Amino acid sequence: MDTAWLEVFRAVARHGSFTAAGTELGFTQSAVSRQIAALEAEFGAPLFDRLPRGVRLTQQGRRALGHAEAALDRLSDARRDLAALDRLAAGRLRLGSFATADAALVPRALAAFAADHPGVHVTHVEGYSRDHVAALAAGALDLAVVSGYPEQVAAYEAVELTHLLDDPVLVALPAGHRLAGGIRPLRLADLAGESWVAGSHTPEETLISACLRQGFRPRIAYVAREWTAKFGFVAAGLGLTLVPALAAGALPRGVALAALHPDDAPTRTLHTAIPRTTAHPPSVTGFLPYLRRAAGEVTG
Amino acid sequence: MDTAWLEVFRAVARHGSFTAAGTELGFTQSAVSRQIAALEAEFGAPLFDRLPRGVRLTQQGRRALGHAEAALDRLSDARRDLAALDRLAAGRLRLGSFATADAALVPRALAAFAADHPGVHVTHVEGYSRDHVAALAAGALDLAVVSGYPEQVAAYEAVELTHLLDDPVLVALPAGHRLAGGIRPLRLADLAGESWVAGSHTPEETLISACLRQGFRPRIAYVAREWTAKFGFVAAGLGLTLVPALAAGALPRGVALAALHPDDAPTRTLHTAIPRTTAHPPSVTGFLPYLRRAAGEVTG
DNA sequence: AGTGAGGCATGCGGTTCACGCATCCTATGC
DNA sequence: GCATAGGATGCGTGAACCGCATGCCTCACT
Repeated sequence: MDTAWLEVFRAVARHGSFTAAGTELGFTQSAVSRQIAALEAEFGAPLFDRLPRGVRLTQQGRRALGHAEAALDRLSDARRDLAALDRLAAGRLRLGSFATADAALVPRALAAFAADHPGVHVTHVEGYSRDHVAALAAGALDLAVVSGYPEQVAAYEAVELTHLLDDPVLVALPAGHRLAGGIRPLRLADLAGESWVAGSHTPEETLISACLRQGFRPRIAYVAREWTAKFGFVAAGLGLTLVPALAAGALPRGVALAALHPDDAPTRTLHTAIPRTTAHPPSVTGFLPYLRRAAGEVTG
Repeated sequence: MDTAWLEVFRAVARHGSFTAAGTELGFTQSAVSRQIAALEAEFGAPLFDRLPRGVRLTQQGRRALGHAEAALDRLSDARRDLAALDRLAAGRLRLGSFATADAALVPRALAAFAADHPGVHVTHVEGYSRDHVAALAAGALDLAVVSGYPEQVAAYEAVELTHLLDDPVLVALPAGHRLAGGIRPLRLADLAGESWVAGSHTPEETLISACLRQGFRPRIAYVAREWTAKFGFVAAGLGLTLVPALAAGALPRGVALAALHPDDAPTRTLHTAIPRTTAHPPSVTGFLPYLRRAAGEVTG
């Protein structure tokens, strides 16, 4: 059964005439006659009484018409719903990102997106980039913001990556420190004698491992997990720490930042990641510009 | 858009595979692939992600599926509804008949029909046969029980008539009357000197006009409209009256009936009448046997 | 790492089907 | 009585759909 038949049915019922319905829909009277005949065969009942002038719904036709119109309405509802997805007036966005991206970048993008497209239902999961890549491949996420050093990023083959921004490593040091306020990037080697604040006593697991690559073992005087805590130690003049630029958004008084020479610490890169093979919902393509804009604001 | 596409859509969503859906519905995988592609073009959105093994609904596909299933449900509802009409589990019957038929024939048929088919909504209009014939032609009635003498019946060209029964005219006379209880049919001429009970003082308008055709002007002593009233006068021995057999169902004590010679009063015939050109709802064809059965009971 | 299998996409040929055109039939109304 | 309106239908054509065969990709197993 062709849905065009149902539209013809509706038009004939409205006009009470095959000819008029055909004119409205761009069919000949002949085509309308045959489509109605086909529909009557399909339903196994006459839908119209053929009168000398025009036609009139039979009892069966009146019953069938209600259902036919409801079915057509449902199909146009479907079209409207899909159009709403395209307009971002509805839909779903399952977003994943890692902790540092959630310091400013992702919330900022989400806030702007949600303000512009309140109909889209956004869910967000914070986690490790590697897990998110797997979730994308499994269809559990629509989009993720991932990060990594070049060799890690290269391993994310299951997803399609688009570069978002670079996230250089900065040195956080007490505002009164002798190296604070300098213009030239610092070399790690110049900081060999300093005390350090790190996330772990073993530098291998942290950003501070960059010091090892520069040939000295940093003296880790204080261990703290959260950035606010680390900044507290630094502000008190107790040590230095390394911090990704993205995490350095809300810097407390008493802490200064200094750039690091590019050779001393590899710059981590951020990317948007989407499943490689599957179609992307409109919410994904719609959200990407917001992410890019937020990236510009955060780095600018 | 073919509704078969929607069924394929539903089957694919259920199986997660074009091949499996095709097997279920008797299509090849190739046909399924193309039907889904056609549906995706129709909706302007991808409905399935193509995975290495099988397919999975996209966000748009999940939305569209609900509507597609609802539309299909509505169409099968239509089929079920029309089948219910055929089974007389639902529907409408607009019946017309004349007063004498409502004395026993029509109520009896209606009662039996309503008991067997409580789902059919029956409406009934009492009125003149000529008006009912017009109502049938105008589509305001589905079925009528009409009556008339041969020349009247011949004028009912707008409808299709089926003979139901004959309704001969009887003479109602007091139980103690000299002619009561006879075996041979009476001749009207034998009653020339009697007093009569009629519906009007002018015999031309009533059954009594048969007397005029037999060459005498009856003496109308009492006028009464209702049959019960007429029977009252007859039972009291005040006169005779002519009565159609159908109206003589509940005869009070004191009144006797006598057959009339066929030549003296033309026998009125009863017919079912349906519109000539239009299709008849199942309720009409379903009701006819009940009418015929009631006719057999009333006359037998 | 190679190979086989599962699964969707697609070119090709044949058949069906739905359309428009023209015509016929019926009933109406002047 | 004839013109008109409106639905039904035979005929020819073109589009669309189907099945078959094949191609391509991914995964699993050896």
